[in-house]
Amino acid sequence: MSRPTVHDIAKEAGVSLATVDRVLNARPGVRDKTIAKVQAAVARLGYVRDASAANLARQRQYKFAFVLPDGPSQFTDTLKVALRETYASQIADRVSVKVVGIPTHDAHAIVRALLSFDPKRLDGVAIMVPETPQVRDAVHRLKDAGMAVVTLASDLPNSERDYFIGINNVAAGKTAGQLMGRFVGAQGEVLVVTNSLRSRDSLERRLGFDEVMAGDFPRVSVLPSVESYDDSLRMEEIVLEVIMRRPRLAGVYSMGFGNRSLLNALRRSGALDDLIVIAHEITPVTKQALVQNEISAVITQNVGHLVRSALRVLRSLCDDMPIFDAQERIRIDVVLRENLP
Amino acid sequence: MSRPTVHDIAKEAGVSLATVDRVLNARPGVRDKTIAKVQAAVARLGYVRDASAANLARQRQYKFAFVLPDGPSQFTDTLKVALRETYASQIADRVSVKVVGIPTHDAHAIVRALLSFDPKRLDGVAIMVPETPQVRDAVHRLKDAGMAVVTLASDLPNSERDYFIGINNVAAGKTAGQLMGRFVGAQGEVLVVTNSLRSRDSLERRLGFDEVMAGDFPRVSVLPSVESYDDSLRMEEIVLEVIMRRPRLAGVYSMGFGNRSLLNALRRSGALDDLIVIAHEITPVTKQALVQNEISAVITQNVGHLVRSALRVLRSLCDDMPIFDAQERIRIDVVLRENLP
DNA sequence: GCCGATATGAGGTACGCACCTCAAAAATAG
DNA sequence: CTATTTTTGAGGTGCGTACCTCATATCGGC
Repeated sequence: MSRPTVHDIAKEAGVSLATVDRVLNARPGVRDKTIAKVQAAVARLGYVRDASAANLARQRQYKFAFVLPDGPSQFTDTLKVALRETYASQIADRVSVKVVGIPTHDAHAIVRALLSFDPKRLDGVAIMVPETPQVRDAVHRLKDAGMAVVTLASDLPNSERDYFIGINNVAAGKTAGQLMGRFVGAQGEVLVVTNSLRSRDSLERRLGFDEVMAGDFPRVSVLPSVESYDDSLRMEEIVLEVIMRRPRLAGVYSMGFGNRSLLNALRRSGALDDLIVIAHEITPVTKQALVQNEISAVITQNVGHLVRSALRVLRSLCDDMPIFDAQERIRIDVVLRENLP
Repeated sequence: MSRPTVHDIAKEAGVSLATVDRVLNARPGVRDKTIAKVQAAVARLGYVRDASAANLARQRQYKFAFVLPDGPSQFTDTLKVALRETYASQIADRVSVKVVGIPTHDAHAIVRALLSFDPKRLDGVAIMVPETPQVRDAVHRLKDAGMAVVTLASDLPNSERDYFIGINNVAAGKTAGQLMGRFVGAQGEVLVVTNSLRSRDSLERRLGFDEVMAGDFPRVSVLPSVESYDDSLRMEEIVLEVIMRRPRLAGVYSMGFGNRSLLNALRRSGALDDLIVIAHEITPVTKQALVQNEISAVITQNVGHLVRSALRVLRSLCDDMPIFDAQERIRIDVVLRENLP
């Protein structure tokens, strides 16, 4: 016996096709009693809407945009690659995706980009942008215009975004802390570097990291964060200085971007062999450093999942369908040299 | 501009719809020159077949079976749960899945189950079975009957299976080794337990584990494997005995099933607090043990991915479509208390 | 039991593609 | 050149659903 169709439901429920259609698509003008009859028939026959036929008939074209930082970031590069790859398989699924690059540091440009979206020509956006009042306001306006908005990798709490796709950065920091504590061993000092603590991700990671270090490894002391502000020269200088001044330095935790310059500095310092380095995000740079035993562990998130999850959620939002949080929870991956993807 | 359809291709190529159809579906009776014309038009317009419409018209129904061990295994339980969850979304996608339980230790029963499949009523199978000559032979016959066959979690090399869905167990063992070595610290002894070294997974994991331990942590010595043969009493006895006799014991690596009885034994021994325990597969038991700090790390694979990947591959095999290996590569997940999913 | 309002039925078209038939055109062989 | 084979065109039908129109049936209030 093959799958039941709407016709079977109509027959089973003793109503017409039109009524079944009204019930299934939640159109008005059906008595509660009739709705119940149809739903009972659906349950009895185990009817499941044929997604292929529905999509075909519906002629739905989901139009989404991804707003990503423009700069030379390895992470966003891999994200864009994942996006392109996913797109190739999604094109058969009636979704079209546009990627919009934005200059991270120019809040006005970001807002301009967001507000340039025509709600008529776009169903939803996934954005990865720094948290500023202006951006929150722009999100508000997008929502008002009826667009679905999800934040990607970096959240905008207190904004009206519909959903956040990304890892729990506190937990990621804790994971890094646990590994750092165990890898460093008895005692020592740990340096924490990041682009900027003004970014929410870094702040949360630092929070988690500190909590675990203080709780589980009290004999390892964590130095104040060093911020590079995307300035690789500045980063190298500071790192070299710290290494010179801190003979007990046993580990370095890199919470954000700029792993390339960090590694350059460490290599030049000659102290790399004795340091436990833990970084975030698998990129060509961190991958190579893992292989060469320069980095001990990388905490990362699967950008493919990130992209697919964002697309799924955007679609659900457009269709007013429920979102299965469990499926959209992005996992915190721990990558050692041995389990490199 | 929306997506081009077959009509657009026909117009662009200057041929009829029927000819486009013949080319797209590789039907005979078209001159090479005409085929080239159509393909050029496809390339020019960027035509992509609408999978929804195609499946609808084709009236395709994929029928697959999953052959899984019957016994009370936490891992296969989670696998079955994942399968059920995925099933709900797949039924809308014209695939139906049947789960067949088999007694792991009865090779004949396994073969009987495999050979009972009617090639007319089944398009493909995903199997998770121990490696025996009889099973390999059964796979051979299934392939002869035209079925797609993929191995799940546990591979059958040298058989004619089309594809293996699972992790690289040597790499998984290496990952466990790296963590064990670093967590144990300076020196000590490590116990390795498993159900049976006759299972390929365990053998491969042990191989990887030993390689890393010998290479990177020569001062930690790894004891010979203890096999429980699914006998929890036996397992508990042996483990207790080893703990008594080996005061330098610093870690336990559990390569397979039976984590529940292992943990029971360790708890009873009172030595759990001083031991680094690393196990495989996230299950309710290992999860709880992680939370309670009894296990330090779990090496696992995402069963949801396993199932979805198997279904994707089976479909691709049935449709003679290419398989994107990168997408099907199951990652080796490292789970600490801090990054529990 | 009549009214207006609401609910339901009957039937149609369209979506993009697969697959079919039959006739006509073109290429090839003799 | 004709006879034969091969290639192409024209057109149709159906897959399961969405969405539309318009006529008819049923309901609730009086």
